Amino acid sequence: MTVAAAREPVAGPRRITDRAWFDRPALAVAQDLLGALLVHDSAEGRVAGRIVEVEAYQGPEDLAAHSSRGRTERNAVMFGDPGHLYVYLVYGLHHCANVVCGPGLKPEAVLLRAVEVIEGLGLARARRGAVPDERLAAGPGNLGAAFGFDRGHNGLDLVRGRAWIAAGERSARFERSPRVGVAYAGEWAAVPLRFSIVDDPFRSRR
DNA sequence: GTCGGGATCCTCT
DNA sequence: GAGGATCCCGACA
Repeated sequence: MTVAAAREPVAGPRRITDRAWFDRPALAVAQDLLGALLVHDSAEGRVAGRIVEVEAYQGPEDLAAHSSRGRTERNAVMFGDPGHLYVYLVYGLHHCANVVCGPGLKPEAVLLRAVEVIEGLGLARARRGAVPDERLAAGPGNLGAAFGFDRGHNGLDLVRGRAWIAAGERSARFERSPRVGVAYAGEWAAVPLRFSIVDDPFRSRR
């Protein structure tokens, strides 16, 4: 896929309707999400884009994962069926969106960290204010704002709901690095579970 | 009921 | 590079 083709408006993207696609370990889902399309249809319109950066959170043993401290009211969605959206508020300001995966009911998830917005640019710009397009959805908080996600979207079904994933052409060139902001997680903080497309200008900073 | 801290981001120095 | 914004969650008393 050329860069020019990647920036064409989304014309009939094929939604992932097979829940088994999500019913896999976060490690596998995270890599397949790179290059895939994230779409959110709201009353205001559609925003869609190509996923360029994610982080995998691996079930209850991963001390960086919310599920590591057991099921709570906040993280209950992580313990439910794969293929749902887990949205939570961080630092009292930003909404982070995760794709709940499996296998089975294993509470794993993939944090969506950066997207290249390719449809609904006007709406995304209106939600984000005056920032360069490269930063519209760079970073999980910015991504949540650009796509209009808030806690009302927590638990949304990606297979049947108004937000969904369309499989894209998986990038052959991606890199792994440690996750951001999880220094409290001991040895898990150093595990390279962050995946991003090499040299993509739409990735988050750092 | 109280309190500490957080899967962030932006501005200012 | 440092610090502030802002509020929900969860632990603990």
